Amino acid sequence: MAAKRSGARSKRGINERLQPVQEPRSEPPLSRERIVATAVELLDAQGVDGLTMRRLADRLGSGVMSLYWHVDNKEDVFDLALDSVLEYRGPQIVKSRDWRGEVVHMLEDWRASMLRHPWSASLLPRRALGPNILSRLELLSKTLSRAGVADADVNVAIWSLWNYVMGATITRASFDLSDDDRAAAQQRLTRLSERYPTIEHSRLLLDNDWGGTFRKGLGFLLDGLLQDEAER
Amino acid sequence: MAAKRSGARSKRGINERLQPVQEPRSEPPLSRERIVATAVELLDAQGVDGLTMRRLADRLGSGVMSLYWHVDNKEDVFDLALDSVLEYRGPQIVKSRDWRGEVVHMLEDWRASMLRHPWSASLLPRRALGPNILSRLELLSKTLSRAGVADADVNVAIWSLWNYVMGATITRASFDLSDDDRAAAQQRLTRLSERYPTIEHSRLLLDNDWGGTFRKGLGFLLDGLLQDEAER
DNA sequence: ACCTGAACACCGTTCAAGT
DNA sequence: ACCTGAACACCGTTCAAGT
Repeated sequence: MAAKRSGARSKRGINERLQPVQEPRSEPPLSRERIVATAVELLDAQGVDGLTMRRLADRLGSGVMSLYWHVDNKEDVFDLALDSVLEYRGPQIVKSRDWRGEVVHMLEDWRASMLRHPWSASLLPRRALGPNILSRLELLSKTLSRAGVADADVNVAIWSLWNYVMGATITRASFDLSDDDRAAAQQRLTRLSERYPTIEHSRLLLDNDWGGTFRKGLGFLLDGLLQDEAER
Repeated sequence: MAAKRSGARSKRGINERLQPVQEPRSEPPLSRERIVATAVELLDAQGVDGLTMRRLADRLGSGVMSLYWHVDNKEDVFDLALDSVLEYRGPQIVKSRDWRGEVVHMLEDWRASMLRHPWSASLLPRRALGPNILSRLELLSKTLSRAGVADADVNVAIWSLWNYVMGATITRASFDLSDDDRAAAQQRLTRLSERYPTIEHSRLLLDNDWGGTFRKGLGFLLDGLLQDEAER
């Protein structure tokens, strides 16, 4: 970790008049925050393969190697960008007793956060879990516990929900990136309709009510989790 | 696509005696099959980042650019390697009426196939769907249909199961790769136990009965799907 | 039909050096 | 404390050429 929050911005109001044309062009000093924010911009614009230390430095108006003062390496940039995008802004304490509604809300928010940055979903499973991710897990865990899910089952429930949300979001994000590919795939499928009659007929690959499918499937999963608890 | 199946191997028996020492050292000619098989070896050994056109050519004893005669580009190699690893060897026709058992078996086999090649799971969602993948989807779809799942619900069911299996397998594969990281993560978590008391207490990150967790979660999901069908 | 080496435009990161 | 350029050991792929 490096020092954060230089006080640079605080005197901006004073000398605004003295360097009116030049000042806005000169870059603020490098900082962890600026690097991470710019990395997110770059990832949003160009995808995972588009993030390059050189390009990142370019956008920041600095030399490449300057980044390494604030950041360990490229992996580190990924970890930081990912966690920064997963900050949870919802209520940190669950007051209502509608545990199911709370869980659905948390998971839909999670999915939405990741879809706002389509590179994030596929990155998440292989990166270290940052504080924002842990907070989400903590809140989910707490909600399930308070709802009366047995201690022995909480972990299974969390992992099941995690798996479902990750799978759904990763799938959604990657199918979304390539509309042409999807059309091409369905065409190929239609050409081979004798080999894959069922999925050709159900138009599996053309189904694009992603939100609805996500919600319904999550409903099934929660039905299963809830039913199990009710039975004992 | 390039030509396949050169007849090279058929005359091997005849001249085995004439070049006994040299022959086994000389490489067989390049072919799509050899390239794909070697790519899988390389991926198994070195992971996704370890697959390099140059390294692949090295292993094959050829020049780098020779690969490009048989294969479009690196993306193509990924697609082919992935699909080759997902061939389904189980029965192609479902005879038993235990649809739930069949579905569980197909999905556990799918998971096992991917875990045998840990790079495959994280690759699958963003790659084109090859014939072996489509076959698995077709069979799954057929089984759900025969089991009486309404046409309107089959796609939701398939995607839910797909999402769950992908999420579970990707998570498992990536957590497995970094045992040190997992220990470090739990340590960091313990240090921060006031901030994340619930997941620290449940030892979420240390739970490593992956198979059992997968099976239980899948059970919950199928409970949900089955219950819904029984109700209408 | 199949294979090749040179060359191009890139990468991430080390290192020794600047202020 | 913070930033830098040169250099190293890599990449994927184009191209013109060989057999």
